[in-house]
Order: sequence, then C-alpha cells, then structure tokens
Amino acid sequence: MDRAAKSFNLVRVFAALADPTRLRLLNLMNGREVCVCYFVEILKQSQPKISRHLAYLRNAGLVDARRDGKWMHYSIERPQHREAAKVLDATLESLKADPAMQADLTRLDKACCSPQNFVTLQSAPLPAQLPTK
Amino acid sequence: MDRAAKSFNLVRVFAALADPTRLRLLNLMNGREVCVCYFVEILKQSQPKISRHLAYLRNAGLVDARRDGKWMHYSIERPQHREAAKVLDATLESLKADPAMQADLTRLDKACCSPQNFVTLQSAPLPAQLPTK
DNA sequence: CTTTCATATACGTCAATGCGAATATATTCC
DNA sequence: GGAATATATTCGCATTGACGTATATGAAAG
Repeated sequence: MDRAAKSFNLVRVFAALADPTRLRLLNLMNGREVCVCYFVEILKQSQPKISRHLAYLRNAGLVDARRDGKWMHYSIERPQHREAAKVLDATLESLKADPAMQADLTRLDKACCSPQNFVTLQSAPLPAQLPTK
Repeated sequence: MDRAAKSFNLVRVFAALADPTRLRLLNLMNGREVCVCYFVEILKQSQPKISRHLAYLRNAGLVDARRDGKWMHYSIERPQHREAAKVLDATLESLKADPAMQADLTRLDKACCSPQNFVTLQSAPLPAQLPTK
C-alpha cells in the first residue's frame, strides 16, 4: 500500500455514501435501530437490493448488524476514524433537510405506530430509539 | 426522474469525493487557485490523469476553471446546494487532519516559493490565495 | 425434520469509472 | 504559418458496482 493510501478511509466512506438508496437507509437509521423488513416496506425496493446495500454499508464500517431470531436489526456505527465520523455526522445532518428523506421518516414513524397496516410487517419488531452517544 | 432522485445532488458530490486523487486535488485547492502544472508536479501523477480528475470535479460542480493563456487555474467552487456545501466544508476540514494531505500542502508551498527548482514549473504562474468567502 | 419466514448471497448483465498511451486542442512565440 | 508548451480528450482495457432473478442460509414453528 502506497504512502497516501493508508489514510484514505475517507474514500471508502464517500463511496458508501454515493448512492441514493444507501443514503435513504442511513437516514432511516439515524437515531434508531431498524429491522430489514421496514426498509423493504418503506423504500419499496426489492429485498435483495436492500440487503446488498446494507452489506455494502456494513463493509464500509458505517452500520452495525444485530440478529434477533429471524430478524436483523441495523443501526449506524460511527466510524472509529475521527474525521470519517465527522463527515458522516455532517451527512446525516444534511439528509434531514431533504424533503424526500423527511417523507421516508414519516412513513417509518407511521409504520412503527401501526405495523399491522402492512401485510409484510404484521409480526415485525419495532424500531428502537438509540441513546444519543 | 422518480420523486426521490431530484434531491440527490449529494450523491453526485459523494461520488466525486470517493477517489484519493480527487481528494488530494481538492485539498491542494483549499483556499487558493492552483495551476494544473502544479498538480502534476506535486502529486507525481500523469498529466492526463490529473486532467481527467479535474474534469470530473468540474462536472460535479465542485471546482471552477479559469483560463490564463496556456495555463488553466482551478479553484474550489462551493456548491449552490446548501447541504452539499456543508458536506464539502466538512470534508475539506477533515482532509486537513491527514498527514499525507499536509505533506502535499507543504510541497505545494515549497514549489510556490521556488518554482525554479522544478524543471516543469520554470514559467508556471504562482497559486494565488483566494479571499475567504 | 420439514416447512415457513426473514435475510443473505451467487450469477449474469450492463453501465460507470480508472488508467496508460496516444492524440487533439488551444495558446503563445518566432 | 509552424514549432513549442499546457491542457484536454479519445481509445482500449480492466475493475467495480448496481440490478433482477434465482437460490442459499438461518431461525422458528409445527
């Protein structure tokens, strides 16, 4: 690895952020842990697509996964790399200003209050708020 | 264009930032206007490679180009998109913390003080500090 | 232990990107 | 106008990533 490459964890982070679906996923996870089934329902995207993007985010070190029986819960993991964490924070803040992102959150909130409305979410575990670290 | 896509200028910005060479270029332009020949000399990369990455940054709306005779001067252009500008600012701040980036800047400063030391920079125009906007 | 449900991975394809090498364009100088 | 200089673009190739479809894994339920 050449001298410059070592410190470029940032490149990996940016590559992970350079996709609309992944930004939407991160936005939905901002401050809470979310089950995969909600992503599929809220974003109206195929399950393999959601799963692949979540795997990408996990490889980039931006999200953490927790298994709970059949369900997988994903949450944002702030990078160890200090500067990468700052960029992620700025990004999440920026997403909040986007109306489309706000709409996603609204739909997630509604789904949480009444998952019985969604055929595929009848027995899904509710997203849990994460403590602010 | 689907509903969500419109507001995703951020994706374009992140794609532009997801490359080590482009991050180095942006870091060198932070606060000043720099001639292409300096990029080639400082980064020790081929001229077409530098040129292509600068074109990419220009397409993404992150840099501005100004022709001055044979020379082209590039400078950072803060995106119109408010949130994109914030992300760019955070990124430039983060780059400052990177030793490799600091080394690049040191070499640029040296080149500016004594361009006669570089065969290819004998008649090159000096980078100019930009006013802080 | 088979079925079912939730999620992940593999495969094939297509588009985007990066790079070196070669070439084109634009500007200045003579 | 032609040579020289600075920069941009093109070409061919290899890599990466995104996607749909199909399939595999893992846990729970019967």
